[in-house]
Order: sequence, then C-alpha cells, then structure tokens
Amino acid sequence: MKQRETLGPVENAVGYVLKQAAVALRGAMDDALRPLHLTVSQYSCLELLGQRPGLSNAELARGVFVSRQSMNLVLRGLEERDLVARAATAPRGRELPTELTAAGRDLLDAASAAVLAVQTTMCAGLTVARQQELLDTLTVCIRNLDGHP
Amino acid sequence: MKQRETLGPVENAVGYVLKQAAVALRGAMDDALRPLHLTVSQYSCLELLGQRPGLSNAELARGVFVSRQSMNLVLRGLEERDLVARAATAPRGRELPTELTAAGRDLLDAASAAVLAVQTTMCAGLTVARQQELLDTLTVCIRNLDGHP
DNA sequence: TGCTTCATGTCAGCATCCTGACATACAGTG
DNA sequence: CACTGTATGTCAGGATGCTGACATGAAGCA
Repeated sequence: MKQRETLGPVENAVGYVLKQAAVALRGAMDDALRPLHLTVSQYSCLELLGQRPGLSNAELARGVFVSRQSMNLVLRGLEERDLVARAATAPRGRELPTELTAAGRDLLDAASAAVLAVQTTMCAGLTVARQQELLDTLTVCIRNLDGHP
Repeated sequence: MKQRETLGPVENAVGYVLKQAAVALRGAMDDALRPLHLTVSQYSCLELLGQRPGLSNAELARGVFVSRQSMNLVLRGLEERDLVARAATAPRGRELPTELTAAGRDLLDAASAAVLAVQTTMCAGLTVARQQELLDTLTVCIRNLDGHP
C-alpha cells in the first residue's frame, strides 16, 4: 500500500473533517453490525424504537434523518424479519405506531453493544469533558445550519 | 408544522450528533451549490483539483471519500461541461492526471465563496479556538476509527 | 528473465436514498 | 357544514454510491 500523506489545506476545513469523520464512523458501524445482518439505518431505527416505542414511520424518519420513503423500506425489511411489529390500524390520523418484538429487542441489545464498542473506540483518549464539548459544539453547528432552511 | 421536541437519550450519543451535523451540512451545501448547478461531490472534486492540480481519478476518490467508480462518473460529468481536462495518455502507470480548465477555475471560485459562506454560518458564535478544538477532536476520532480497518 | 503483487481505470449489477405525486385523515376556520 | 392546511403512508422514477470483476501498467524479487 503506497501510503499517501495528508492532502493539505482542505484538511483545515471544518466541513471536510466533519464529512471524513462521518464516513469513518459509518464504515466502522457497518463493520460492527454486519455480523448481525443489520445496516446502520436498520440499527438506528431499532435503537430509536427501543428508546421510544410506538413511533410512527414519519417520526422515525425524522429521528434518523432520512425520508419517510426510505424509512418505510427499512421498516418493511425489519417487519419481514419479525424484529418489529406495526399496528394494523391507525389509532390517530394515518399514523401506524411501531414497536419492537421480543426478537427485535434481543437483536437490538447485541447491536447496541457493538455500536457502543465502536463509539468507545472512536473516543479513545478523549476526556469526558472533551467529548461533551464536541457534543456541544456540534449542536451549535446544527442549530446554526438548520436555522437557514 | 407540529414541532417535535428532541428525542432524548440518543441525542447524547456522539455518533448520532455527528451524523446529524453531517446531514445538516450536506443539505446546506447542496442549497448553496444548486444555483451553480454543482453537487457536493462535484464541488469537492473541483476544490481538490484547485488545490492539487494533476490528481488522478483514484487520488481524487480517496480525497473525497468515495469509490473510484463514483469519482469516475463525477469526473466525466465535469469533463463534459469542460470544467476539467483529463490527460489523454498516462504519463505513469495508468494514472490520468486531471486539471481544471479556465471555466472550471472560475466556477470553483464562485463555489468556494458559497461554501465558505455556509461554513461561516455553521460556525457562527464559535471562537477560533473552539473551532480548532472541534477540528482536533474530530481528527482524533478519525484516527481512532481507521486504525481498525 | 519470469512471477508476484499492487494500483489504476473501467464495465456491470445492485443497494440505498431522494424527489415528485397522490389519496387519506385530522384540525382549524368561515 | 364545507373549505383549507397540514401530516401521514405509499407508489413511481431517478440519481448516486457501492461492491465485484476484469485488463492493463509498474515495481519488487527469485
């Protein structure tokens, strides 16, 4: 492998490094979740459902930052594997609340552990205070950006 | 619009916020670049070529964190619009160095300004020191992650 | 020299996610 | 009550990115 040195000025751009970090994290999560036959989107959906049972498709989509249509596909795949169960009728509006099945919760537990390991790896060498500052700073960036829609 | 309050525990996960920030940034860049008829990938390619003329397809792909195949398509689109020019023959190996055309550089200048504005918006209210710490922390995260391939 | 290894460019197929569109269900207002 | 606006689930089509595969060119080594 011909190791390539870093690129230069672009490395100093926040956006560039942010994208690089997101790509690296996604790759690591993919690797960690592959043994469980879960994609990152599927895991994100399960995790959200674990924390907030009864979320509808549209709510899940917003929580995972994808479109309703994409989340719909994810949800169908999970339903086919009996990891989640969707209500057959809509108790309010057109919302179809979704919940984890027992199998879904079991798989989620394993997946959460795997993802936690990834996050621990990622944050190795960072103090809790520094992690918190990272969180806070990113939150500021997010708010600054979606203030301009 | 029924404003939904924040989700809860997942918001405390570094990975979650990181993904959210990357999505928000990409959206803002898309908006900023749309008037120039450039996608984020195309802009990234131009920016990299502007800073490092003569990069090959594979080198560009690594720099933008996409596959060679994807970068190949981006490059063809840019070449069709006469924004870049690829060498017809390979001076070394199979590498085909690419450079910006005059039109490409002009468009890149406009695009750079638009993206800089986005970055400025994103970092509003952050001191230079805090931006630098963000950069440093993310760099640590990246190194931690790709140390496990 | 020949063999192995690696990197590159490119083709093909597949997966994922998006936008656009439509019908339905509820809330608010006249 | 009818009308408007908003939110949801879903279908269709298209854009984008990926993996797998192949042939070519260069470098290293026996």
